[in-house]
Amino acid sequence: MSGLPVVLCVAEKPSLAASIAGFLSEGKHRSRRGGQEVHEFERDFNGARCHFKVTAVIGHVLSIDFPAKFQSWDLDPAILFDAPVQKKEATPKARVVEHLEREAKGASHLILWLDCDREGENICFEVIDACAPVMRPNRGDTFVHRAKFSAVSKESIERAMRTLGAPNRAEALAVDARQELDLKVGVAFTRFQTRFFQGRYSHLDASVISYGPCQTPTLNFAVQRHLEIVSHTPEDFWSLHVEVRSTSLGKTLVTRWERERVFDGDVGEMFRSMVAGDRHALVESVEETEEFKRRPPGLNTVDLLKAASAGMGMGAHRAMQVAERLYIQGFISYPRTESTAYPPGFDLKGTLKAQRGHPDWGEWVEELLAGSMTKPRGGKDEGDHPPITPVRSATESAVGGGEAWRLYDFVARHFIASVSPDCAYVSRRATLVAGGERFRVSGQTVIAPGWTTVMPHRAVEDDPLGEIERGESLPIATVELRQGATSPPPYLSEAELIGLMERNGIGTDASIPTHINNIESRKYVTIQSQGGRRVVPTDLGVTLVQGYHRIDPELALPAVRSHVEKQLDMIATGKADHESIVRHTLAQFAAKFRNFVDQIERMDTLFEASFDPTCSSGKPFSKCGRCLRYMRLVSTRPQRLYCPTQEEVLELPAGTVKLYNNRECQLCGFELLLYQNGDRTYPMCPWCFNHPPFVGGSRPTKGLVSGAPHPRAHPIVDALVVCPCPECGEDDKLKGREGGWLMLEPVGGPRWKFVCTGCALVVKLNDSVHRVTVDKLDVCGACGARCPTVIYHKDRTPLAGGETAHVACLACDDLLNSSIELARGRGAARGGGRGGRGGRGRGRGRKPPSDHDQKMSFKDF
DNA sequence: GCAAGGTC
Repeated sequence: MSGLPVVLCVAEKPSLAASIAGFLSEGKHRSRRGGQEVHEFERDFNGARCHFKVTAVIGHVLSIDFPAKFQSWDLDPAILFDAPVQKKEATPKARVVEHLEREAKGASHLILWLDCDREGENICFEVIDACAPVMRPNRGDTFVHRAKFSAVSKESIERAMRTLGAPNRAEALAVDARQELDLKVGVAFTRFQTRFFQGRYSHLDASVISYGPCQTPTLNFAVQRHLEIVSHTPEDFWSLHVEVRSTSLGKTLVTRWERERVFDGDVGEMFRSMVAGDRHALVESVEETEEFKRRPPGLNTVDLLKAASAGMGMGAHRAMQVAERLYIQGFISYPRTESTAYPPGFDLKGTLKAQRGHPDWGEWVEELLAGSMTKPRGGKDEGDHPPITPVRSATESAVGGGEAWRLYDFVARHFIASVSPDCAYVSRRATLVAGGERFRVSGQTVIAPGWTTVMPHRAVEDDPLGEIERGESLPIATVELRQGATSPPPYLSEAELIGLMERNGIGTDASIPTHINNIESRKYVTIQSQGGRRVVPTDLGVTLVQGYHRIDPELALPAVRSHVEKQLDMIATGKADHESIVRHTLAQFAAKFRNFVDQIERMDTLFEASFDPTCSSGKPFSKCGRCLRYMRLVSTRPQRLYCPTQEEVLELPAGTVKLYNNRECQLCGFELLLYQNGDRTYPMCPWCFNHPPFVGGSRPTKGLVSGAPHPRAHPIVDALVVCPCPECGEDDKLKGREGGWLMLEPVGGPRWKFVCTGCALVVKLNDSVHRVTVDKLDVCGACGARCPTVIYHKDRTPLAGGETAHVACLACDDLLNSSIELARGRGAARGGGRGGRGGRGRGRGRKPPSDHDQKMSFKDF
């Protein structure tokens, strides 16, 4: 090390760190990788020579969540509003905190180069929290500095260095507040809705029925359009179609009726006969004006996404992925920006020069460079990133063709268009009179196509009206009264939806695609790839939104977001303190939540109208312990039992569930089932599985249950248990948990086996065994385990004298051990399991049984 | 299994 004081600079993303280092060092930095890339150089700071290190985080360092004890879906979601929240590393894999600590160690100064928006301000404090404790600033020094930059340019970065300030705590706190509100509101409503509706309706195949302050209003837009469409009643209308002949032009002109249309057929007919009574139309006036079609301003994210969706058939989410890749590969500039105005000092000419010689638009670029290049028009500079531009010239094959090319092609053409002259044309319009009615004809002549040269799909059509004089009389060729009917608007296009979200402040440029993707993947809408990506809500989507409108419309309206934003603005501007705003707003949402829970039936009745209640589907299966009637097995996932009389839904673990010979649970009287997991079968009580009678008992879990559905304490398990599992029994006991037990598999022969309640261990008995039973009273004198009674086949018995009955300990008896094989069963250690007990056989210094069946005895353990 | 916001 140089021994100079160290100045650590931290940017929001690696690419920005590289740019900043380049500007501050005039390109003379060295780069090394250590977690994230670090760029180093020497430079004066505060009047002293310093060693600069410039590195980056990857967006937020931390994210917010509930502590572990609030993660259970069995809790009443209402308590979440008062629950504590904690910050933890957002992407633990990236080890950003560790990286920051290492680079900050001993540093004298920290300069924060996070993006200059609220989120960036919040990340500042995340970075400070990681760095400050390990830094070694000079006594009395202000050592944390905030760099404020409005563009990634040398000027702006140098200016930021000269005007360093302090990070804005108020803005950061506003973000903390948003995070807490979004988390609590979103998770509380989502858990409640999901638990309430899940299992109630058979064709409702949704694993999660989510609510969110952005996703739900997004869905609302799509549903409102749907309602407009379905409530539309067509109305008949009539319109006059008149064509006149222009002798001077030698062609027929199609006119437009000034009234456009009337909604009464008799009136339409009256107009028709009036016009038809005239043989000529008189040219009342002719107007000619020069018009301009303005060049587009710079391209921001939202406009790029709209164009991709509407013009390229590429979804917003997909477009963002493709743009991201083009950016990483250096073809286009940073694709996440709100700005449509180029910042002062932006190198427009250099950017344009890079496109010189391009086979598709190089010629036009030359023309611009030769003098016709025009200053970009208007737009807004949000101070985040410049508009999206091409960075270097590339051909279709260079960017990899397909979607990447279509996007690059658009970005390049859009940029070139933004510095091209406007398109100029002459518009000529004439008004004709016939039968007292006015009709119009128009045409236009392009003078200079300007920017539309590179964006031909937006060109003005060259369609001259030709010579037509005021006072001229044109013969009428045809007069027709056409009948039509009003039609509903089409479904919302994704591009329109993006526009609505932007205008209503739902999401950000970076998150809008995620929200749209969200409502699609949750099956609230489908997006039709044919016909311009129309967003069509599903029954589920419509039902949810209608439900919110019945109970509390605000839940689905964009106002939810803007109300919260207003509260946050108060924090950000220091007009109110974080604490009280959060408390106040949470109280409002908690009240909304209680009201929602109270009135959920109003949404439920809507669900009933669209979905089959579970009670009307499924086949009669096993007996309910309370009404003694048959419950129905609903096999659409998630698999469950439904008792029509008790209106109770009992969840079942994923896997095969069978009947267990009419046996009943001693605890609750429900008919017992067999639960098959891979090649192991366990007894199961559907009631006890959902309402565990013991502390630490099983809970319904999604997916596979990795061991037995019940602990040993349940009588149906206890009756079959013989000894602790040699694989997981003892170990877990040492950890203070109930270990696994070997139990006789309840399905019987001819392939008798013992299975572990906790892991995948299977103890198979060979084919000399005819029958096995377990009796609580037969206890091994040596180890205290229960001794199963094994009955051998007469002709295959290993017992002396042809004896067939053998009561012996599975753990201690050598003879019995000669008739077994240990194996690890299939289908274990998947799906999370319960308490992490399943299939933990590895890495403990003993040789575990292999996946293949293998002769091995208990002595091997 | 849950939100929304950064960014890869």
